Amino acid sequence: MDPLTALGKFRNHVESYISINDTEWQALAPHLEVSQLKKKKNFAEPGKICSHIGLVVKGAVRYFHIKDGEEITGYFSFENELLSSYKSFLTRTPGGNYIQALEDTQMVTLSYKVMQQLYAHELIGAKMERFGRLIAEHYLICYEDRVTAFITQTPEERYNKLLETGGEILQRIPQHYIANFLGITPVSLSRIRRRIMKISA
Amino acid sequence: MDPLTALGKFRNHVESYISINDTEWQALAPHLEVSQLKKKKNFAEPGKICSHIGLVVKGAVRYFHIKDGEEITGYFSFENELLSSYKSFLTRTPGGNYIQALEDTQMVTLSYKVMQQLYAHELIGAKMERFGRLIAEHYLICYEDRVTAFITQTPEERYNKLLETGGEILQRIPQHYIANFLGITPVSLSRIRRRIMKISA
DNA sequence: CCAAAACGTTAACAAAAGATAAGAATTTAC
DNA sequence: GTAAATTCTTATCTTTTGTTAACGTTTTGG
Repeated sequence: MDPLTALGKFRNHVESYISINDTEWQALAPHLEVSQLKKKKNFAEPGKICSHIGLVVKGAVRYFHIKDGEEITGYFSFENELLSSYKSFLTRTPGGNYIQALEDTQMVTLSYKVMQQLYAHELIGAKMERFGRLIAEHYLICYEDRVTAFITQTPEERYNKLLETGGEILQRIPQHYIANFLGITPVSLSRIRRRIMKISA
Repeated sequence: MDPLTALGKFRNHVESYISINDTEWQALAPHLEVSQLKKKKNFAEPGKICSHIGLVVKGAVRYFHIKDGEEITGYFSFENELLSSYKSFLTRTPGGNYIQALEDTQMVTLSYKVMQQLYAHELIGAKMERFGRLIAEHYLICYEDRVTAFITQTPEERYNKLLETGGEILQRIPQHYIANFLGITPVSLSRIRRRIMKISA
């Protein structure tokens, strides 16, 4: 995708939260970087500070931890979704997980430093603050829902819910990653699938 | 606690995120309400929109869902912590959980409407936006950590972690609520405790 | 002060999940 | 195009958790 189209996607994403005019966009756009991440390459790594936040404009990435030598996948970002090791990015502390491209991925990114400059920017600072707030609130709600699911639902119920609403995850993500995402092992998910098959058959 | 002291606690809380001067405080303070919530009374209920966000200045509250007639406790707020059914408050949609006072509780609260007015306020709007962003980011990180714990740790590991860092929860919360909070049943937590006792003994 | 409710532990059993390994099908990489 | 790696399923066995119920202790509420 050509960089201008990529930037256009970023603008669309911003405008899904706040309205900005062309003048404001002109103030913002020069601070954005369009970059590529080849499949299997890392956007973030444990022990390193995640210096950028970004929007996936093409491709997909996977978030995972390593525990006892095993990868445990916790999340994904697809087209038109944000990517960042949020805690590391916001607190300027080393992160605990990898973010890795599942496919060749194109992103529009912003460094922490630039983000702070934008917050302090005379023309668009206020709008950026609002955008930052709305983004954080959006992901806060996503996480709240996810914690609620862990507290109130069994793994089988979480999988059934994913079958209803999962969309892209079910289409594009290998099953053993989905298992981790649900908080169980791949073997366990395979058994859950068989149980469901038998019931609906 | 007298209302002025309660308001002072709110100001301190705001100032742990942003700095405000007396003029700005004068613009903010009149919009705040100080209120009481008797033990076992609800601050929020499922099916109702959570119209207020607040700071606990004294006491404690418990968040819980009801599933199959059983209460499942998901969270707590203590002194100097926010309380709100965040998703319901932010999206203006009916919530899914109760928020109930564990003890007689005093709060400083703000309605959604007032919150939006403050964001649009000429003098302090920008600071409130920033405050709102930082709050959301703070709780986003809390939830991110909690999801990570569900994905990467066993219930026993989560309990051991809580023993190290839990603080107030361990002192003030009945064990069967803690069990729900960890994502397990009270019976299971009791067994985990016995296992740990045997090892450390 | 007393009865009722709440709380934590334990036991017994059933259900589910984790660990490990094997095997088949598919995909990837050179 | 072929060997290697990945993916999913299945089986076996172990461990953990859920469920239900009982019991003693503590707390709560009139």
